[in-house]
Amino acid sequence: MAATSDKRNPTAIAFGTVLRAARTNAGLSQEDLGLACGIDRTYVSLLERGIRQPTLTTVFALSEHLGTTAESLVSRTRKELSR
Amino acid sequence: MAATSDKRNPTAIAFGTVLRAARTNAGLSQEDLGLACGIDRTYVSLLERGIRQPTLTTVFALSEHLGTTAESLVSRTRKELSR
DNA sequence: TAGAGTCTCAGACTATAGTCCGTAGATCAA
DNA sequence: TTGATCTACGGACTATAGTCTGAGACTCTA
Repeated sequence: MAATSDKRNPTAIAFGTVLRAARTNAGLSQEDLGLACGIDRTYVSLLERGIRQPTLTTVFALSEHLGTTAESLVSRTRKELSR
Repeated sequence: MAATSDKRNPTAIAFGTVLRAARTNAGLSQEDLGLACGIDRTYVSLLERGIRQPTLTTVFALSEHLGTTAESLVSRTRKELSR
């Protein structure tokens, strides 16, 4: 076994994948991004690992500092979700 | 005074406006929408009044039953936010 | 090696997302 | 009127969004 008791939300996992890709693409560390957005460095890590899911305001804040839009992140998340 | 101590989040207020418009446009009651999405009827009311803001999964659930996409709701929210 | 930079992870915490139950006001039709 | 439908709103609750501190593992470079 090993993957049998994953309580993570599929949407959170998909968003995490998208977030990590966008962040590394922007050449930022988790701490850089957190500082820029005013969110905690450890929370960025939780989001990327799909352990937490963001609220709308967090999505807006992140997108702004990743050189993209909230709707783009959401759209990519939806595509990631349907893989 | 009157509007001096509004603790509501601007993003939540904008999303609420967009949600209400989308819901009435779809011809659904708050209870209809809540039942369809598996979220509480009173919570739909809180969202529309901008007292609460949704998480990503809630945005996805709502959009699915409003005949639109999550990114469309988010995009409309961003436009509403910049009015 | 040692040190800097990055990330993971754990615990303990506060604020709020989301549920559930019930009440009251407004509107509209029978 | 009555009653059906819709919405606002209250309190009390559980789960989780988001913070803070600090430690440990990894990689790279001097």
